[in-house]
Amino acid sequence: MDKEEVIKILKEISVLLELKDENPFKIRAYQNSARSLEASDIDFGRDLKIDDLTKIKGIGQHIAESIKELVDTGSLKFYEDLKKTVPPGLVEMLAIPTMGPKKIKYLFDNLQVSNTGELEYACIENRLVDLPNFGKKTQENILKGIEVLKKYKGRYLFANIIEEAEVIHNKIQNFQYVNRSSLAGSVRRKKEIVKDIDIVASTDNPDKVMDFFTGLSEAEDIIARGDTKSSIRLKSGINVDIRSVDDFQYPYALHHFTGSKEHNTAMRTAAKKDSIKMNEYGLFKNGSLIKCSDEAGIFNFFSMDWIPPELRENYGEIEAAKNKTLPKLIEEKDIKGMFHIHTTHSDGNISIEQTCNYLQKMGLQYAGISEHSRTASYAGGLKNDDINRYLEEIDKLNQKCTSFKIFKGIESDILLDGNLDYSDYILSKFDFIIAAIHSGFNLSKEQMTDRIIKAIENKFTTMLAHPTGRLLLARDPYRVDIIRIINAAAENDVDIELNSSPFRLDLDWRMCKYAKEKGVKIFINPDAHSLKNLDDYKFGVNIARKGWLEKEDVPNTLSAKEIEIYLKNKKNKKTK
DNA sequence: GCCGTTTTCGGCCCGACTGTTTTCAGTCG
Repeated sequence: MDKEEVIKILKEISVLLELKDENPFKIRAYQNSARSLEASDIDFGRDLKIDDLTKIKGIGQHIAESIKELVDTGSLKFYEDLKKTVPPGLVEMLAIPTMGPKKIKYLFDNLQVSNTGELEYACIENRLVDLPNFGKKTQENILKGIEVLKKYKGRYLFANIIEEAEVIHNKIQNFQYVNRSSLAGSVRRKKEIVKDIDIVASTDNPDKVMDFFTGLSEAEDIIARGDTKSSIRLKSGINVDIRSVDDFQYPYALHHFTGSKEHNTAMRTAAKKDSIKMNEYGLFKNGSLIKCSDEAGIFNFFSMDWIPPELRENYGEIEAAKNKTLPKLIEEKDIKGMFHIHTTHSDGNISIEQTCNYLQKMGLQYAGISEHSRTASYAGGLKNDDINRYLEEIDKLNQKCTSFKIFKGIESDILLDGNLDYSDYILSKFDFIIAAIHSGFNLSKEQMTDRIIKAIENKFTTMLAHPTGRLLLARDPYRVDIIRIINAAAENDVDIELNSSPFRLDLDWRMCKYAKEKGVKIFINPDAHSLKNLDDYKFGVNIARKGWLEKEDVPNTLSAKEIEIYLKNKKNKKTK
């Protein structure tokens, strides 16, 4: 058994123990051990020693033995026995917002509610209202939570499916009877959430391609098997659809199945004005095909520049392509450094030095470290007394290494009244300040907007973090007037982050274009808590591209020297 | 269950928020 699986099981044990209302410190011990293991570089190869495991802080004798048992035998008796005592439906219920282990256990013990369906029914029957510590409001909130869960079912985070999508597409691409092929649909458009994976392939032998596709080892289930169109379901639950066409039809089919529906409709409407019929099989004038050898040929026929798939959302791209005013979209290689990184000073699991080494290896020039602030005590936020030690470490590292620059930052919580949670004196010590909401999500839209604008007006604020607080497929954005926020950012020379965590991708791409028009700069930030998170900037770049952003709109495409001046100027201008 | 030590026990992060209460329980981050 490999390290990832062991970590997963340790986490699962902690969840099961929670549902059994075990000693909270024992539960935390399992959580901590999983986390320590994630952070450590211990080799699970051959000859894993218990002594090596117990050297890791957070792993003691007992858990070390459990890990050893898992690695050596592939299973753990304690875990297997534990699983038998907790119905799987209880674990599933943890996904419902407002439902935690205590409520789940109480309802199981007293109402024999053992899964989400039974819970929903019990709520509808009003069986929760009279239980101690429950009531009308609690019951309503549970029902609402179940609704949210249902709403998001069958939708997947781009980041969670892209690797699998590419693996399957590569197999298709390399299949001997396939000429040209591509991922299409929302995956090709780099949408943050997708419902399925679309593939378009050209072939002289569709039958062979359909057989090959439905016979893929990744196929958990065959949903449909037709002459030119088939569909399979993967283990993750997501469907993959394939469409095969003749090679001369490939450009039209690729365009058609890339979409979006809105983009296609607008394209067809424009075509119809010129008496052209447009569908997945071609462009037709008076019934005869207008030949295009690739997608660019189609756009060219309409005197348009080729539109990158990310822009095909009918957000003005067709007009811009006609006017030759499409943006030159930002690319991954344009990124020169990263901000919004957490390290072991707060809740990250990497040291500042590790982070910088990693980024330097990626070819980047600088890092902006930003720990949580004192209000975020759950995340080990820095108390006033911690700050000098943190800043001194960065100074030392900067002295030691002159080829890589570290900027000193803090992710300062925006309090309920809109103030940041440090004094001006402390805030002035940093190179940059990221203002962020981490609590008090339930204000009215006006209160929340006013609160954030007050933080934007703070002379020390450099940029606003994750402006809507959404967690994709899990938590709706808080109520906030994002237009007013962007306007306030423009007026106060405050930048906005595009948080690149695949769970956030916040600022939303639909708003990036507006921010750009207002002259607001957008930082592409990983919000990293581990080395792996640092790679998430790629998802941010995808979304920035969807939001029409160019290199010039993103400050962290500047060189180390340039960004140093950029930050200094901003600070001096605002705090003078 | 882990850790550290005044070493075989005692402490382990906690504040905001909601909804339930009338001082507290549970969730969230």
